[in-house]
Amino acid sequence: MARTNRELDRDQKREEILRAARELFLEHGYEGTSMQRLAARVKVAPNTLYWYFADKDALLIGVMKRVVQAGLGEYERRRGTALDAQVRWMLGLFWETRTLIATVHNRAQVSSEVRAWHDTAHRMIEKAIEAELRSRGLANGHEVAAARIMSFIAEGVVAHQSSKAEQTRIVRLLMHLLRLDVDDGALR
Amino acid sequence: MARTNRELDRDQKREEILRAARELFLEHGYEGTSMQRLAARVKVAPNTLYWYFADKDALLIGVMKRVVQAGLGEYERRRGTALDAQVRWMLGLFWETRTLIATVHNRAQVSSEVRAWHDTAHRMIEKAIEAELRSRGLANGHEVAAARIMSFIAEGVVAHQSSKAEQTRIVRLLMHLLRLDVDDGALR
DNA sequence: ACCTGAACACCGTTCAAGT
DNA sequence: ACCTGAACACCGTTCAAGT
Repeated sequence: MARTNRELDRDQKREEILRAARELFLEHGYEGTSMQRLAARVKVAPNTLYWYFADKDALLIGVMKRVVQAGLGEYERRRGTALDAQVRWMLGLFWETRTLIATVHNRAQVSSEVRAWHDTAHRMIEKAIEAELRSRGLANGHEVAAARIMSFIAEGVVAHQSSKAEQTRIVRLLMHLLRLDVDDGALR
Repeated sequence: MARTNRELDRDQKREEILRAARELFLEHGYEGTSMQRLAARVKVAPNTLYWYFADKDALLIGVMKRVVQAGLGEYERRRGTALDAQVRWMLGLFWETRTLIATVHNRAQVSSEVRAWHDTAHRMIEKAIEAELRSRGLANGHEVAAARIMSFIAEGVVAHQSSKAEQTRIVRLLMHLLRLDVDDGALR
């Protein structure tokens, strides 16, 4: 549908704010980034941010949407890569945004908007994992639970700052359990 | 060693504060409990709390220490219970304190004291799971990774508010994977 | 050693006023 | 519709002063 210049301007400004928020959230954390500071970065008065976003949580959701979208896009482009590379890439992605993941879990306790977004995002990510498992020949009727388990493990691994070595051990055991036989060398 | 009355008094007061903090944290959350409010509950001035605890994070650690201690104590008393009952009990315990678990993960990003306590507690809990796995005949050399995986899944299950039905599905699949054969009825 | 009243330096958010 | 300066109602924490 046709959008007016007004709407385009507004979208551009929103994007500019989200870009700055993403940077600051990743560098100083959500709680370490005051609306004051964000406003200064975008060169507006603090209260102007509220013209574009309902509250700070809406800003968090906006940032996370972009992060997850970018991740799923990159995943599409990597279709068909070797399993071990794929797992390592996913863990790396979670790792980069681990502080934001912890923040989302924390805010989801308080904000129903954050919780709603979190649940939807989880569903999308798990669907992708399920499809991946099926295409790899693990269609044994447990894909849904398996995908959820894998997402929990991925979150656990990054939340607990497991070392590379430990990540390898955990992933290898999981692969073994899922009978996705992978040669030890590939994951080391 | 002998403790003076002074020290006993001090310990009692500390316990009283921790008891109140535990109640308030569980009811209104960590961020939803101001030092002001806690002080009012204990009937002291807000700044008095700082005579007993370095900061709010120290209060969180104090509360969590009691929670984990109580949990491990209860676990000792339940030694030898059926596996499915044990798993369900553990998930229930995590469930009751899920908001505090999310808070610890969030604060661990910022406070090195919280992070240090968190790591120690995880180690203790995982040691218990490892011992349990061994006593159940899963000493295949992967107990350490398996215990860590189980703790991640437990955290994931409660953090994501999985339904009872889903918990059952996940636990059953995990048990199956670990070849800890358990009859389907027991977990339903 | 223990406790307090008052203040400090923030915080997210709102409001009345401008264009 | 968009933006602002100023204020509001908090927050965790500190400080000087009391006993």
